[in-house]
Amino acid sequence: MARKKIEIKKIENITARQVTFSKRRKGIFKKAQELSTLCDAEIALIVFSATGRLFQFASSSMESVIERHILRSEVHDKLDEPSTELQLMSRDYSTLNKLLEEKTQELRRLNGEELQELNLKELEKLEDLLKTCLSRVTKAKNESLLTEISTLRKKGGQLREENRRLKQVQILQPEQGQLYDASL
Amino acid sequence: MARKKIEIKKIENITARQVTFSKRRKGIFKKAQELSTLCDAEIALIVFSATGRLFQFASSSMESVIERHILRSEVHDKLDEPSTELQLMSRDYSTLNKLLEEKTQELRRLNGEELQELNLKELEKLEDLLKTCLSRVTKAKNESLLTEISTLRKKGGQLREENRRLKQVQILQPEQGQLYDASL
DNA sequence: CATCCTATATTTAGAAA
DNA sequence: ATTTCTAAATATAGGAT
Repeated sequence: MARKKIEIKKIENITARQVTFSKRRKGIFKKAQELSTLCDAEIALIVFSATGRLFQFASSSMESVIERHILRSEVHDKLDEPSTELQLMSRDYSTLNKLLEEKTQELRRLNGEELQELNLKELEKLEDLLKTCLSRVTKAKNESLLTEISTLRKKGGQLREENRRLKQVQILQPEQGQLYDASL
Repeated sequence: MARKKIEIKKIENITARQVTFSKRRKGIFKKAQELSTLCDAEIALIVFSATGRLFQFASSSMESVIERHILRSEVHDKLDEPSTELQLMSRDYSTLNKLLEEKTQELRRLNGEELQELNLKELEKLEDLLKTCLSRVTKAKNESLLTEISTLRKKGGQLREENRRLKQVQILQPEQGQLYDASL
């Protein structure tokens, strides 16, 4: 859009592509910010560069916008089935998310209030919810622990093999090269 | 950006806001498309109008982009100092909301994944969090219980007074309207 | 990489359809 | 609710730092 009109296709020159990415990225994020402000819209913008760097913008919280997106998709999926609720409830762990989510929203509504101001019944409900969550998580943790142990035992054997050939012990290897290690 | 320069703040005139939303929405989606093509970037753009309408764009699949975003967030979490959790734990009740919210968002991020797929460390964190929350809630509940009992005792005295003048005994009053009686 | 410069290409505010 | 028209505001390509 400037000295010359360009065709909208992948820019082959790597340097030029990088420069254009910087400029246009800045531009689009500004546009996102403006649109959300001017029109009171909720916006999430996620951009990964070709090299894997992440840039993001969210008018409120990214999670909130993505959540609405996901919820909307789910609604689309389930065209008018009355049994939808029940189906959801029958899913084991996904139910945990929902419960905790609901409770979180309730807590949000209480924003600013102290826990002491909840009434007894509310506290009992919260307590029960937490107990249920806890028992599920504990169960999962214990299972994970067992798996971990058995995995470690296997790896331990392999490592002892390797160590004979290596001077430096590297039982704890660095995390494998991250897909996007830029701004971490 | 045209006949007149406008200030970037919420447009109060509803009609004008709607028109601007249409125009700028179109503009930003075009920019997103161009950026992804020109620079080979992965982009997800989600827009909810003030009236709740959803508009979205994703260079590849929306899910894929969101997934990458999610992965990145998790990596961020793991960079937290080990003491952060402990510090958080030492705060008072008002922190409970925040903690639960954060944890819920983590769970949300795991949307679709099974709890079993969390790694051991994550499960332990989650477990600890839940335990702390639970103990706080239980404590608050017990205190509330004691208060309730002592209140009932006082009221009981008054009621016995009243009952002499009333035919119907009303010691057990209906629960007061719950703050959140909905879906629990 | 990000930014500066600046001549053009694009976007868009306001009014109206 | 989106689109047209058009003047004016912005964004940005190419080149340089």
